Amino acid sequence: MTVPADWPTTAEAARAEQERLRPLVVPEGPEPPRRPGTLIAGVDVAYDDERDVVAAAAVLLDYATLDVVEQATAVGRVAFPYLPGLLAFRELPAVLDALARLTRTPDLVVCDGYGLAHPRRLGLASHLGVHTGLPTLGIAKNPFTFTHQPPGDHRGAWTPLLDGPDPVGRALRTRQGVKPVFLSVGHRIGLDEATAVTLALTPAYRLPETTRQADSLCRRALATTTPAP
DNA sequence: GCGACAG
DNA sequence: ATCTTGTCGC
Repeated sequence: MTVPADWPTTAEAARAEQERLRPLVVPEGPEPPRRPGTLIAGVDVAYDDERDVVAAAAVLLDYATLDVVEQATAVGRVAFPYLPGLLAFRELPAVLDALARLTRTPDLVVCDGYGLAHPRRLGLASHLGVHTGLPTLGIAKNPFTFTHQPPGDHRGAWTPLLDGPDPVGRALRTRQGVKPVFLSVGHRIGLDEATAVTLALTPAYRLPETTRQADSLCRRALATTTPAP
């Protein structure tokens, strides 16, 4: 894994970079990418802060069957500390490397975290979208600093995720009686489409198959990694 | 000033 | 994210 030479080192530089990237995000998109053969990518990252090692995984799923059709990983050094609001600077170098190792281009990339739902409207999924030019979507497990009313108990029920008065995403119930997931648009996709995709990716579990597969893969990659000589 | 805070 | 065993329930 190679961290770009100009990658931000400080929180101040990272925030400045976000200001530069924000106008480039396209938080809406055309209709569903549901033609036969549509490929959905899932990405995730695991850490071993003791050894300063990071492992990223990118998996490609067939949107119709949810079968994994390709996998790739990337291992390297941690590029940035975890700071709420700056997660992208920690995860992106490894994620971009893993994605680049796929032989096919996904129609959509699903991230573990947020997109528009971000203090400065530029979460991990937004960054990834701008860097790759691909449609991206963020699906998080926690409401972060945002508020919401509990959605109805049935699968498919949702309520707005709010940053003060601003709707920034949705709390979506993917399994009846189970805590919702929190989604927001990244790049080149709209919220309704993001909701439909999320439901399509959760036929059996609360979390989408993309993140389940990517999570499993990056953990295996991290466990398998031997300290560099 | 202090605590909260995606992963 | 990560540290971590058993345990309640379908």
